[in-house]
Amino acid sequence: MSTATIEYLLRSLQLRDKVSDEEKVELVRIISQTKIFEPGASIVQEDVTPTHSCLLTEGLAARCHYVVNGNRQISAVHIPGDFMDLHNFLLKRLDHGIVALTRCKVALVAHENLHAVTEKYPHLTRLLWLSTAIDAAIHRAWVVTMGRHSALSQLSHFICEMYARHEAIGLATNGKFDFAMSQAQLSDCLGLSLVHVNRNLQELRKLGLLVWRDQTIEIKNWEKLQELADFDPAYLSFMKVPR
Amino acid sequence: MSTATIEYLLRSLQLRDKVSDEEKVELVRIISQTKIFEPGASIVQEDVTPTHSCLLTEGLAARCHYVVNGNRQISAVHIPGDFMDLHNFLLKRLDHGIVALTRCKVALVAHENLHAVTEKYPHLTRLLWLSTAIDAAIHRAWVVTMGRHSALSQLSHFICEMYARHEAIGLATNGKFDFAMSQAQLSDCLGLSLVHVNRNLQELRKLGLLVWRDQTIEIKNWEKLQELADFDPAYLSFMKVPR
DNA sequence: CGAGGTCTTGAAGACGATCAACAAACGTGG
DNA sequence: CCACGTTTGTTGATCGTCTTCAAGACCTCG
Repeated sequence: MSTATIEYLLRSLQLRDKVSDEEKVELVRIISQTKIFEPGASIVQEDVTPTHSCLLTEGLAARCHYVVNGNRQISAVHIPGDFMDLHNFLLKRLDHGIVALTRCKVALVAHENLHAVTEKYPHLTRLLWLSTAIDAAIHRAWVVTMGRHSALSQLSHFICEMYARHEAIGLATNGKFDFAMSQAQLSDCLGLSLVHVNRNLQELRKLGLLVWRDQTIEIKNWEKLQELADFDPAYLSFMKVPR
Repeated sequence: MSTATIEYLLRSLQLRDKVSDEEKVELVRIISQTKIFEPGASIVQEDVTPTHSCLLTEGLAARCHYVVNGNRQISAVHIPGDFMDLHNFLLKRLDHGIVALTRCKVALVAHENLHAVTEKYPHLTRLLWLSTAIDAAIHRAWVVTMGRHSALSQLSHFICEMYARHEAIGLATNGKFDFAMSQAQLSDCLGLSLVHVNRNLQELRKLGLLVWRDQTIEIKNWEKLQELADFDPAYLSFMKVPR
């Protein structure tokens, strides 16, 4: 496996702490294979006991939960560099599936290799643990916006989060980034109806805060969007500190 | 520090994996002191860089997020045995505060001690990592109920979760457990208005599913409550597996 | 060209929020 | 011991946000 596979993961980790050469080698070494998934394909199935965890290297993926009435709720969106189901290494059983929202390239890491990392590389272990802790912080931010923000504010917060995360790993600059998510998928992230999401998006456009077309988002007024969203990127832990 | 301090933590960990005697000794050893907090007191302040993490040994606590309009959202509820802000050992900076909902007894663990654990005890490290992964799974369950469940179903799910977690550590039996949370605090957990929570609680009572008075919940019809909530305890990882 | 996905718009209705008031329980201090 | 303020639980009425249902426009792709 080449170092290109872990490029975005490295960027993500190096935002938060130093990664030694030895650790980089180890990260490459533990990858057993890479796979491509077409849009809509299931990357990780629900209710199975997985033997591998998945690192997303290209594309957009989501954690999907299906509820009784046929609706679904997305609990997390993953972008390149995200170790999407690292937590399954510990949980052993999945409470949700992971679905490719766009064409995805995924690197597989066997749980036995992760086990070996935790035995031999304490610092690297803490970095991986950190990445699951950041996932949890993102979950909490979603709970807060779902519980106490208006639909417009929640939508704005989601877009701010997506921009901040893309920018952090170099996939967004000058307020602009590729984001190939449909409004239906977006409504499943927000827990809102498709119609309501559509109208709130129009509201954001009417306010002149952003342009979203051709699967590209261009934020026109970051300050106002951030204010509307009550967005503070602190929870994403973008600071280089020994961990 | 005595072993009684980590009694509930041990029960919680031992539900999921074996804990060796050496690990038990280490868990006791890393506690530097215990503290009492009165109801409403701030156990961990927002926006500070903490040097310790907190293990809850008695009482009920919550992670609180305050939003612009003065409302607050609770993103997690902690019961005895929960290592409440273990994630702060890695995140270094807090995106939320922890508040005592009732009188709480808390054990403090210095981050340097946690660091030492990760250097010397890989298996214990995985167990601690697991407990933060379960926290994240609970967050996801909240996102799902907030997004795609009715208020009645969401409320039912919350009660199911609280019962399951209390029962797991021996603080609930026969459908009955102490739960000293006010309806106002409950509404902050669910992201609903106090009035609406009150009416949905009455609905649950009218359906004969539970009795909640004198800070005690007695579930009268677990099957129906669970069905109404679409509750599946799998996400709480109650299974003893080597991790 | 037709099929299917995506985005958009309109209208109706439901669910939950807000405002307001009151009752009950509790602890405190006079 | 009662008076008092405070917290908690309850009820009614009104309002607004968001959902649902339905239909049409636009696009891409076979």
